[in-house]
Amino acid sequence: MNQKSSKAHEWLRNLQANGYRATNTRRAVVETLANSQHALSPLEIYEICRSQHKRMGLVTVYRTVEKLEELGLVQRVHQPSGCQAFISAAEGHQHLLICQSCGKVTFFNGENEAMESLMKKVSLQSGYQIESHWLQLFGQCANCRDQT
Amino acid sequence: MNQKSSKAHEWLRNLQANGYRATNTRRAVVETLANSQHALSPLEIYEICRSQHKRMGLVTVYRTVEKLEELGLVQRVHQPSGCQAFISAAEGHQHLLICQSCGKVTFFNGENEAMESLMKKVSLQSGYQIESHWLQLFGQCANCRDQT
DNA sequence: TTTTATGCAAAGTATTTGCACGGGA
DNA sequence: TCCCGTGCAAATACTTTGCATAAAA
Repeated sequence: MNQKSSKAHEWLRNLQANGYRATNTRRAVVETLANSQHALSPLEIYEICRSQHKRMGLVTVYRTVEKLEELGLVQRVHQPSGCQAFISAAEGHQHLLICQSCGKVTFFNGENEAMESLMKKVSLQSGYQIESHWLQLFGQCANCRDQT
Repeated sequence: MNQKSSKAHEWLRNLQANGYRATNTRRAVVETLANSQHALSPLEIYEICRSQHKRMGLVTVYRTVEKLEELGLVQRVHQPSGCQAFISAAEGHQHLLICQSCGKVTFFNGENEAMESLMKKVSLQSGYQIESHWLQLFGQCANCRDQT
Protein backbone atom coordinates (compact mmCIF):
# COMPACT_ATOMS: atom_id res chain seq x y z
CA MET A 1 0.00 0.00 0.00
CA ASN A 2 1.52 3.28 -1.07
CA GLN A 3 1.42 6.54 0.80
CA LYS A 4 -1.26 7.97 -1.43
CA SER A 5 -3.91 5.37 -0.85
CA SER A 6 -3.15 5.30 2.85
CA LYS A 7 -4.18 8.93 3.02
CA ALA A 8 -7.44 8.07 1.32
CA HIS A 9 -7.99 5.24 3.77
CA GLU A 10 -7.26 7.50 6.67
CA TRP A 11 -9.87 9.99 5.43
CA LEU A 12 -12.44 7.23 4.98
CA ARG A 13 -11.78 5.98 8.48
CA ASN A 14 -12.14 9.51 9.74
CA LEU A 15 -15.47 9.86 7.94
CA GLN A 16 -16.70 6.62 9.47
CA ALA A 17 -15.50 7.60 12.93
CA ASN A 18 -17.76 10.62 12.57
CA GLY A 19 -20.84 8.68 11.62
CA TYR A 20 -20.53 9.01 7.86
CA ARG A 21 -20.57 5.98 5.59
CA ALA A 22 -17.88 4.79 3.24
CA THR A 23 -19.75 4.49 -0.02
CA ASN A 24 -18.32 3.84 -3.45
CA THR A 25 -18.94 7.31 -4.77
CA ARG A 26 -17.59 8.90 -1.63
CA ARG A 27 -14.52 6.70 -1.87
CA ALA A 28 -13.94 7.98 -5.40
CA VAL A 29 -14.07 11.61 -4.30
CA VAL A 30 -11.78 10.92 -1.38
CA GLU A 31 -9.21 9.12 -3.51
CA THR A 32 -9.26 11.82 -6.14
CA LEU A 33 -8.63 14.58 -3.64
CA ALA A 34 -6.22 12.65 -1.43
CA ASN A 35 -4.04 11.76 -4.40
CA SER A 36 -4.01 15.16 -6.07
CA GLN A 37 -1.16 17.62 -6.03
CA HIS A 38 -3.43 20.20 -7.62
CA ALA A 39 -6.37 22.05 -6.19
CA LEU A 40 -9.54 20.68 -7.77
CA SER A 41 -12.98 22.24 -8.16
CA PRO A 42 -16.12 20.20 -7.53
CA LEU A 43 -16.67 20.01 -11.27
CA GLU A 44 -13.14 18.75 -11.89
CA ILE A 45 -13.49 16.14 -9.17
CA TYR A 46 -16.80 15.11 -10.68
CA GLU A 47 -15.30 14.65 -14.12
CA ILE A 48 -12.41 12.59 -12.80
CA CYS A 49 -14.67 10.37 -10.71
CA ARG A 50 -17.21 9.88 -13.44
CA SER A 51 -14.72 7.90 -15.48
CA GLN A 52 -15.19 5.16 -12.91
CA HIS A 53 -18.71 5.80 -11.68
CA LYS A 54 -20.87 6.70 -14.66
CA ARG A 55 -23.92 7.30 -12.52
CA MET A 56 -22.25 9.67 -10.09
CA GLY A 57 -23.85 13.06 -9.58
CA LEU A 58 -22.12 16.40 -9.13
CA VAL A 59 -24.20 16.89 -6.00
CA THR A 60 -22.44 14.01 -4.32
CA VAL A 61 -19.12 15.71 -4.88
CA TYR A 62 -20.38 18.89 -3.25
CA ARG A 63 -21.75 16.97 -0.30
CA THR A 64 -18.62 14.90 0.19
CA VAL A 65 -16.26 17.85 -0.09
CA GLU A 66 -18.40 19.67 2.45
CA LYS A 67 -17.89 16.85 4.93
CA LEU A 68 -14.17 16.60 4.26
CA GLU A 69 -13.82 20.32 4.83
CA GLU A 70 -15.88 20.12 8.00
CA LEU A 71 -13.54 17.42 9.33
CA GLY A 72 -10.52 19.54 8.43
CA LEU A 73 -9.25 17.05 5.85
CA VAL A 74 -9.42 19.37 2.87
CA GLN A 75 -9.24 23.13 2.51
CA ARG A 76 -10.45 25.63 -0.03
CA VAL A 77 -7.75 27.30 -2.12
CA HIS A 78 -8.12 30.96 -3.02
CA GLN A 79 -6.58 32.08 -6.28
CA PRO A 80 -6.84 35.08 -8.58
CA SER A 81 -8.69 32.83 -11.01
CA GLY A 82 -11.26 31.75 -8.47
CA CYS A 83 -11.94 30.21 -5.10
CA GLN A 84 -13.79 26.99 -5.85
CA ALA A 85 -10.90 24.55 -5.66
CA PHE A 86 -9.96 22.22 -2.83
CA ILE A 87 -6.83 20.42 -1.74
CA SER A 88 -5.66 18.30 1.19
CA ALA A 89 -5.58 20.39 4.32
CA ALA A 90 -2.22 21.64 5.51
CA GLU A 91 -1.02 19.96 8.66
CA GLY A 92 -0.08 22.26 11.51
CA HIS A 93 1.21 25.68 10.65
CA GLN A 94 1.75 25.13 6.98
CA HIS A 95 0.96 27.33 4.06
CA LEU A 96 0.51 26.95 0.34
CA LEU A 97 2.89 27.61 -2.50
CA ILE A 98 1.16 27.43 -5.86
CA CYS A 99 2.71 27.15 -9.30
CA GLN A 100 1.11 29.68 -11.62
CA SER A 101 1.86 27.57 -14.67
CA CYS A 102 0.87 24.01 -13.80
CA GLY A 103 -1.09 24.60 -10.63
CA LYS A 104 0.98 22.25 -8.53
CA VAL A 105 0.60 22.91 -4.83
CA THR A 106 3.41 22.54 -2.33
CA PHE A 107 3.24 23.09 1.40
CA PHE A 108 5.84 24.96 3.36
CA ASN A 109 6.33 25.53 7.03
CA GLY A 110 5.16 28.97 8.07
CA GLU A 111 5.63 28.62 11.78
CA ASN A 112 8.70 30.64 12.37
CA GLU A 113 10.06 33.59 14.27
CA ALA A 114 9.70 35.91 11.32
CA MET A 115 5.94 35.46 11.14
CA GLU A 116 5.59 35.57 14.88
CA SER A 117 7.44 38.85 15.22
CA LEU A 118 5.60 40.39 12.28
CA MET A 119 2.28 39.56 13.86
CA LYS A 120 3.37 40.86 17.21
CA LYS A 121 4.46 44.11 15.59
CA VAL A 122 1.22 44.48 13.66
CA SER A 123 -0.76 43.70 16.77
CA LEU A 124 0.94 46.48 18.71
CA GLN A 125 0.61 49.02 15.92
CA SER A 126 -3.01 48.30 15.10
CA GLY A 127 -4.48 47.43 18.45
CA TYR A 128 -5.93 44.26 16.96
CA GLN A 129 -5.70 40.94 18.72
CA ILE A 130 -4.57 38.67 15.94
CA GLU A 131 -6.20 35.27 15.86
CA SER A 132 -5.22 33.72 12.56
CA HIS A 133 -3.38 34.37 9.36
CA TRP A 134 -3.56 33.34 5.73
CA LEU A 135 -0.32 33.23 3.84
CA GLN A 136 0.00 31.96 0.31
CA LEU A 137 2.82 32.22 -2.19
CA PHE A 138 2.58 32.15 -5.97
CA GLY A 139 5.36 31.36 -8.38
CA GLN A 140 6.84 28.88 -10.83
CA CYS A 141 7.76 25.35 -9.77
CA ALA A 142 11.12 23.86 -10.72
CA ASN A 143 9.64 21.90 -13.64
CA CYS A 144 7.87 24.84 -15.16
CA ARG A 145 10.95 27.03 -14.81
CA ASP A 146 13.01 24.54 -16.79
CA GLN A 147 10.53 24.44 -19.63
CA THR A 148 10.98 28.11 -20.43
CA MET B 1 -13.24 68.93 1.73
CA ASN B 2 -12.35 66.00 3.93
CA GLN B 3 -9.94 63.23 3.18
CA LYS B 4 -12.70 60.78 2.39
CA SER B 5 -14.32 62.67 -0.41
CA SER B 6 -10.94 63.56 -1.87
CA LYS B 7 -10.31 59.88 -2.37
CA ALA B 8 -13.60 59.58 -4.21
CA HIS B 9 -12.69 62.56 -6.37
CA GLU B 10 -9.33 61.07 -7.12
CA TRP B 11 -10.96 57.84 -8.26
CA LEU B 12 -13.41 59.74 -10.45
CA ARG B 13 -10.59 61.69 -12.01
CA ASN B 14 -8.77 58.44 -12.60
CA LEU B 15 -11.83 56.95 -14.28
CA GLN B 16 -12.13 59.99 -16.55
CA ALA B 17 -8.45 59.93 -17.38
CA ASN B 18 -9.04 56.43 -18.67
CA GLY B 19 -11.94 57.32 -20.88
CA TYR B 20 -14.74 56.46 -18.48
CA ARG B 21 -17.44 58.95 -17.60
CA ALA B 22 -18.28 60.36 -14.20
CA THR B 23 -21.98 59.63 -13.98
CA ASN B 24 -24.23 60.04 -10.98
CA THR B 25 -24.64 56.35 -10.31
CA ARG B 26 -20.95 55.72 -10.76
CA ARG B 27 -20.21 58.55 -8.38
CA ALA B 28 -22.41 56.89 -5.78
CA VAL B 29 -20.58 53.58 -6.06
CA VAL B 30 -17.21 55.31 -5.91
CA GLU B 31 -18.13 57.31 -2.82
CA THR B 32 -19.54 54.29 -1.07
CA LEU B 33 -16.41 52.24 -1.62
CA ALA B 34 -13.92 55.06 -1.12
CA ASN B 35 -15.46 55.95 2.22
CA SER B 36 -15.87 52.46 3.58
CA GLN B 37 -13.68 50.85 6.20
CA HIS B 38 -15.41 47.56 5.52
CA ALA B 39 -15.24 45.27 2.55
CA LEU B 40 -18.54 45.50 0.66
CA SER B 41 -20.16 43.07 -1.75
CA PRO B 42 -21.85 44.34 -4.93
CA LEU B 43 -25.22 43.74 -3.32
CA GLU B 44 -24.26 45.72 -0.22
CA ILE B 45 -22.97 48.59 -2.33
CA TYR B 46 -26.17 48.48 -4.34
CA GLU B 47 -28.33 48.70 -1.23
CA ILE B 48 -26.36 51.63 0.15
CA CYS B 49 -26.43 53.53 -3.14
CA ARG B 50 -30.09 52.89 -3.75
CA SER B 51 -31.03 55.07 -0.81
CA GLN B 52 -29.95 57.99 -2.97
CA HIS B 53 -30.57 56.71 -6.47
CA LYS B 54 -33.85 54.81 -6.47
CA ARG B 55 -33.51 53.80 -10.10
CA MET B 56 -30.02 52.39 -9.80
CA GLY B 57 -29.48 48.84 -10.97
CA LEU B 58 -27.28 46.19 -9.41
CA VAL B 59 -25.66 45.72 -12.81
CA THR B 60 -24.20 49.19 -12.64
CA VAL B 61 -22.47 48.30 -9.39
CA TYR B 62 -20.92 45.23 -10.98
CA ARG B 63 -19.76 47.22 -13.99
CA THR B 64 -18.33 50.07 -11.92
CA VAL B 65 -16.51 47.78 -9.49
CA GLU B 66 -15.04 45.96 -12.46
CA LYS B 67 -13.55 49.19 -13.74
CA LEU B 68 -12.27 50.24 -10.34
CA GLU B 69 -10.57 46.88 -9.94
CA GLU B 70 -9.11 47.11 -13.43
CA LEU B 71 -7.59 50.49 -12.55
CA GLY B 72 -6.19 49.07 -9.32
CA LEU B 73 -8.33 51.33 -7.14
CA VAL B 74 -10.17 48.57 -5.34
CA GLN B 75 -9.33 44.96 -4.54
CA ARG B 76 -11.32 41.86 -3.80
CA VAL B 77 -11.20 40.60 -0.21
CA HIS B 78 -11.11 36.87 0.47
CA GLN B 79 -12.69 35.70 3.69
CA PRO B 80 -13.90 32.40 5.15
CA SER B 81 -17.43 33.69 4.68
CA GLY B 82 -16.95 34.44 1.00
CA CYS B 83 -14.94 36.26 -1.62
CA GLN B 84 -17.39 38.73 -3.15
CA ALA B 85 -16.44 41.82 -1.17
CA PHE B 86 -14.29 44.75 -2.28
CA ILE B 87 -12.32 47.46 -0.51
CA SER B 88 -9.91 50.26 -1.45
CA ALA B 89 -6.76 48.80 -2.87
CA ALA B 90 -3.72 48.62 -0.65
CA GLU B 91 -0.96 51.00 -1.62
CA GLY B 92 2.42 49.45 -2.19
CA HIS B 93 3.29 46.34 -0.24
CA GLN B 94 0.48 46.44 2.22
CA HIS B 95 -1.71 43.66 3.51
CA LEU B 96 -5.08 43.37 5.16
CA LEU B 97 -5.99 42.91 8.78
CA ILE B 98 -9.67 42.12 9.23
CA CYS B 99 -11.74 42.26 12.39
CA GLN B 100 -13.76 39.07 12.73
CA SER B 101 -16.44 40.80 14.75
CA CYS B 102 -17.21 44.05 12.98
CA GLY B 103 -15.45 43.47 9.68
CA LYS B 104 -13.32 46.60 9.89
CA VAL B 105 -10.34 46.44 7.61
CA THR B 106 -6.95 47.92 8.45
CA PHE B 107 -3.85 47.92 6.30
CA PHE B 108 -0.39 47.10 7.56
CA ASN B 109 2.98 47.23 5.96
CA GLY B 110 4.15 43.80 4.88
CA GLU B 111 7.30 44.82 3.11
CA ASN B 112 9.93 43.83 5.58
CA GLU B 113 12.97 41.68 6.07
CA ALA B 114 11.02 38.97 7.79
CA MET B 115 8.86 38.30 4.74
CA GLU B 116 11.79 38.63 2.39
CA SER B 117 13.89 36.08 4.23
CA LEU B 118 10.98 33.69 4.60
CA MET B 119 10.36 33.78 0.87
CA LYS B 120 14.01 33.30 0.11
CA LYS B 121 14.11 30.28 2.39
CA VAL B 122 10.98 28.75 0.89
CA SER B 123 12.32 29.39 -2.59
CA LEU B 124 15.50 27.48 -1.83
CA GLN B 125 13.73 24.58 -0.17
CA SER B 126 11.02 24.17 -2.77
CA GLY B 127 12.78 25.04 -5.99
CA TYR B 128 9.97 27.46 -6.82
CA GLN B 129 10.65 30.92 -8.14
CA ILE B 130 8.35 33.01 -6.00
CA GLU B 131 6.57 35.81 -7.82
CA SER B 132 4.00 37.11 -5.40
CA HIS B 133 2.58 36.56 -1.98
CA TRP B 134 -0.70 36.97 -0.34
CA LEU B 135 -0.91 37.61 3.40
CA GLN B 136 -3.96 38.43 5.42
CA LEU B 137 -4.51 38.57 9.16
CA PHE B 138 -7.73 38.00 11.09
CA GLY B 139 -8.48 39.12 14.62
CA GLN B 140 -10.40 41.46 16.85
CA CYS B 141 -10.04 45.22 16.54
CA ALA B 142 -9.51 47.40 19.60
CA ASN B 143 -13.16 48.42 19.77
CA CYS B 144 -14.52 44.90 19.56
CA ARG B 145 -12.05 43.69 22.18
CA ASP B 146 -13.29 46.31 24.62
CA GLN B 147 -16.89 45.28 24.18
CA THR B 148 -16.30 41.80 25.51
C1' DT C 1 -23.72 65.30 -31.85
C1' DT C 2 -21.29 61.37 -30.64
C1' DT C 3 -20.29 57.83 -27.71
C1' DT C 4 -20.57 55.76 -23.35
C1' DA C 5 -23.56 54.31 -19.47
C1' DT C 6 -27.87 52.69 -17.72
C1' DG C 7 -31.77 49.73 -16.39
C1' DC C 8 -34.36 45.93 -17.46
C1' DA C 9 -34.85 41.30 -18.68
C1' DA C 10 -32.84 37.18 -19.94
C1' DA C 11 -29.12 34.02 -19.98
C1' DG C 12 -25.20 31.84 -17.74
C1' DT C 13 -22.71 29.67 -13.85
C1' DA C 14 -22.27 27.88 -9.24
C1' DT C 15 -24.32 25.83 -5.44
C1' DT C 16 -28.12 24.08 -2.48
C1' DT C 17 -32.42 21.69 -1.41
C1' DG C 18 -36.54 18.33 -1.65
C1' DC C 19 -37.65 13.87 -2.44
C1' DA C 20 -38.20 8.99 -3.56
C1' DC C 21 -35.15 5.23 -4.19
C1' DG C 22 -30.83 2.49 -3.25
C1' DG C 23 -27.15 0.71 -0.59
C1' DG C 24 -24.02 0.50 3.71
C1' DA C 25 -23.82 -1.12 8.49
C1' DT D 1 -33.79 -3.81 9.13
C1' DC D 2 -32.66 0.83 9.72
C1' DC D 3 -31.00 4.96 8.38
C1' DC D 4 -27.83 7.45 5.66
C1' DG D 5 -26.44 8.54 0.93
C1' DT D 6 -27.69 8.99 -3.87
C1' DG D 7 -29.23 10.93 -8.26
C1' DC D 8 -32.45 13.71 -10.34
C1' DA D 9 -34.88 17.88 -10.84
C1' DA D 10 -35.97 22.18 -9.15
C1' DA D 11 -34.74 26.12 -6.57
C1' DT D 12 -31.60 29.68 -5.23
C1' DA D 13 -27.63 32.73 -5.55
C1' DC D 14 -24.36 35.21 -8.06
C1' DT D 15 -22.74 37.32 -12.26
C1' DT D 16 -22.77 38.47 -17.18
C1' DT D 17 -24.86 39.82 -21.58
C1' DG D 18 -28.17 41.98 -25.18
C1' DC D 19 -30.62 45.78 -26.19
C1' DA D 20 -33.18 50.09 -26.46
C1' DT D 21 -33.00 54.41 -23.99
C1' DA D 22 -30.68 58.11 -21.24
C1' DA D 23 -27.03 60.95 -20.16
C1' DA D 24 -22.11 62.67 -20.32
C1' DA D 25 -18.66 65.05 -23.07
